[in-house]
Amino acid sequence: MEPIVALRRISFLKALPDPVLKAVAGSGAIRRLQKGETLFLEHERCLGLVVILTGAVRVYSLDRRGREMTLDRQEPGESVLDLPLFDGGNYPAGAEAATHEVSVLVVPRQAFHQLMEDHPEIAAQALRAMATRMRRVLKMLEAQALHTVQTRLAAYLIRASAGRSAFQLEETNEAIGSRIGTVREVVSRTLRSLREQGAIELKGRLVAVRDSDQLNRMAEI
Amino acid sequence: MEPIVALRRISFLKALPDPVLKAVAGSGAIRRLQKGETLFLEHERCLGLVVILTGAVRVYSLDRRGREMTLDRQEPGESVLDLPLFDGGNYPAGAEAATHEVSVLVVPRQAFHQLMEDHPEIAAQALRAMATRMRRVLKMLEAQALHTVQTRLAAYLIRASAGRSAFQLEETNEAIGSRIGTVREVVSRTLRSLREQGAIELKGRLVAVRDSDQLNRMAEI
DNA sequence: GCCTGGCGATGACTAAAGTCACACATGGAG
DNA sequence: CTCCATGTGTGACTTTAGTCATCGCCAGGC
Repeated sequence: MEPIVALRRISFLKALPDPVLKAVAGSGAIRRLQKGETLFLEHERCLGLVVILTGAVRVYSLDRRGREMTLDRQEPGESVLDLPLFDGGNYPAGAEAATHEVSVLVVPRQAFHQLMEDHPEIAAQALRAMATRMRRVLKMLEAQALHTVQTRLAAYLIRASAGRSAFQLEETNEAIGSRIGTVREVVSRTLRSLREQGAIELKGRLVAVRDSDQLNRMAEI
Repeated sequence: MEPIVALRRISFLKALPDPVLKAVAGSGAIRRLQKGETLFLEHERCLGLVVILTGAVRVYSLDRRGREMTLDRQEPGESVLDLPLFDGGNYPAGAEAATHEVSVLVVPRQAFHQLMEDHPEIAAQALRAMATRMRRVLKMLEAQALHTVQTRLAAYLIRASAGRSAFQLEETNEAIGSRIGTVREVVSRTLRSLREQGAIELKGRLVAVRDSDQLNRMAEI
């Protein structure tokens, strides 16, 4: 994706006129990463505005003992963990390339802050985006604190299905576990249990929703 | 606390001139609640800007089976779950009076949005506040997903101690459990276990930090 | 064609947390 | 003073989740 196209998809920048976006793109540098390569670590100083051009980036929280949880995943046209841009702190989590051939546009902090000063309407848009993201994180917290693995996995499957009645699991069990706060073995077992209860059918990585009411009930939606 | 004083303590309003704040206070209504009374429920339409004048309010997430988790607690001079003001959605969680004699100032949505239009600098300040709150919620999520009850309780005690070497537990075990995502029995047992491991001393509700290094290590800070 | 590494499945076991039941303390309200 | 509501402590047990160890499959690289 071209830098200018990516910038036009950022919710809090899309309203800006093209020449301005062009200037922003020009003030940024492009960085390429291989799969698994670190974009930044927790506690590091904010790089600036990071926008995905190609590939995907995974934001994760790392535990002392090595377990980790995936907090978010960004695709082309999305910005990566931009919260430190707005409160001046360091990164609250790490990020790494989730696919091969990741490229990101990095607009330095200075340039971004200048942009915000010149265009105060950015703040209102960014606020809206941040509020929406906060809703997602609150839901994750609620699920983690109050729901079982089965419930969280059912909710994951519903999201992954995107309304289709059958679909491929795009992530490995390891990755799914990291998203819903458990480990690969438990994902494997819980998928089987969902099948045994008649909520889904499984053929390798292909999931067919057999009883979507039941799945919804399990997900506590 | 007087409405005007409370408003002056809201991070994204404090920069506004006094006459403006006075007008805002005038456009709001005061609502009083008894302990346990509901201020609003999840999914309800946003009341407007809610600012605590006296007492405290607890924001909580409720599970189908009745278990709940405390997400946040606001004291006088703080606003309550103001995120729907910024993205136009409904409440993502409920809130209730956490003490006797709670009074809040409710500034209608309309009036608040007018205020934001008239004073665009509010958005940037609110954005900063929201980013900071997001950090807290991310930490809670990380703790819930990756840390044990012992670790979360140790972290709770460190926060509650506020640097003092001995302090009273202000909340019941039930309330502590709700904050760290567990139940009262487990809080009770885990407190005992912390004592047995020599990290703290316990005399009723009085906690003395005996080995703060150990407590810090337990809290994974 | 055959290694090899990554991934999935699964049994066996352990650990952590939640539930249930009940006893005990304490501090108002009447 | 007594009663009752509220809160704490704890044993016994169940459930849920995590860990460890294997095994088998399959696709890509040599």
